[in-house]
Amino acid sequence: MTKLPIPGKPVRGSQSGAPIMALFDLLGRRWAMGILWTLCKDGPCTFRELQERCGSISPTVLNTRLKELRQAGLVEHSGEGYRAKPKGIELYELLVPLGAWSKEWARMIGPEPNV
Amino acid sequence: MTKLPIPGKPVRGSQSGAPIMALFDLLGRRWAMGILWTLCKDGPCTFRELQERCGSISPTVLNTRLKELRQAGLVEHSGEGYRAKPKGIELYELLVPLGAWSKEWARMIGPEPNV
DNA sequence: ATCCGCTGCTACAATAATGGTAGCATTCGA
DNA sequence: TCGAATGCTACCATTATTGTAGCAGCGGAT
Repeated sequence: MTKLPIPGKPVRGSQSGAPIMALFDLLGRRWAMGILWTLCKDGPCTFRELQERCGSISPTVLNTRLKELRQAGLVEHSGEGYRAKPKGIELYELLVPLGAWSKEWARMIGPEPNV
Repeated sequence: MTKLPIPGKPVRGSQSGAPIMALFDLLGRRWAMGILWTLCKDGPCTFRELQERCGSISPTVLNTRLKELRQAGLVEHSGEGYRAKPKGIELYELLVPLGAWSKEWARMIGPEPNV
C-alpha cells in the first residue's frame, strides 16, 4: 500500500539482537543476496538493467530491496546507476565461496533422490 | 491450506538455473539461515526447542523450512530431534565469517546515520 | 519548444508467504 | 491411565511479493 516502511529497522524478525541475525534478516529476503551478487559480479548498472539481470523481479520489490541495501550501507546510487559500496563488496567476497559450494550441492541434490 | 508445496523445487524464483541462485532462493527465506545457524552452533535439538531458539518463529513456518532444509540435504531428523548433516555443516562453516563481519557492520550502521 | 526515450520509482490489485493460536495423534514414563 | 513431551497440522489474520500500468524528471535530437 505504498507504505514501504523501512523506518530505520526491518519490520521482520532479527529481534534477538545478535548482529548475525540482523544480517540474516536483511539477506533473508527475496532477491536481496541475488541483487548484491549481480551488482558485484557484473558491475554497476541501472535500475532497469538490474531488473533484467535478476529476471522476474518486480520494480516494487527491487526498489524496496535497494532501499534496504542502501540503508545497510552496502549499495549506493550514484548518477550512473547503482553500485556496491566497499562494505557491500566485502560481504560479496564472503559470499563468493558459496558459489563454488553451491555447484557441488546442486549436483548432490540434482541427480540424487535427495534423501 | 495445508498445502506445503515443496513438490521438488521451490515455488519462488531461482529460475536462472545458476546453482548460486538456487541456493539464494533456499536461504533467502525467513528463518532459513537462522535455523541452520543455531542448529550447527548450538547443536541438535527438538522441534520445539528450535522454536525457542529462533524466537518468534511459528510452527507452520518452522516445519516448512525444516522440510526444505531436509530436502536440500542440509538437515536430518533422527530420533533425538533435528541435526545438521555434513553438507549443512559445510555450509555453516562458509557462513561463519559472516558472523564476524556482521559485528563490524552492526557498529557501522548502528551509531552512524547510515548515509 | 517539442517530442522521444530513458531514468528511477509509485499505484493498484491479486497472489503467495508468514505469523499466531489452538489443537491433534503419537510416544514414553510414572 | 494419566500427564508430559514429541512433531506437526488447521485455521485465519497479517505481511510480503508479484504483475501491470503509468508518472515525473532529464537529456538529446528535431
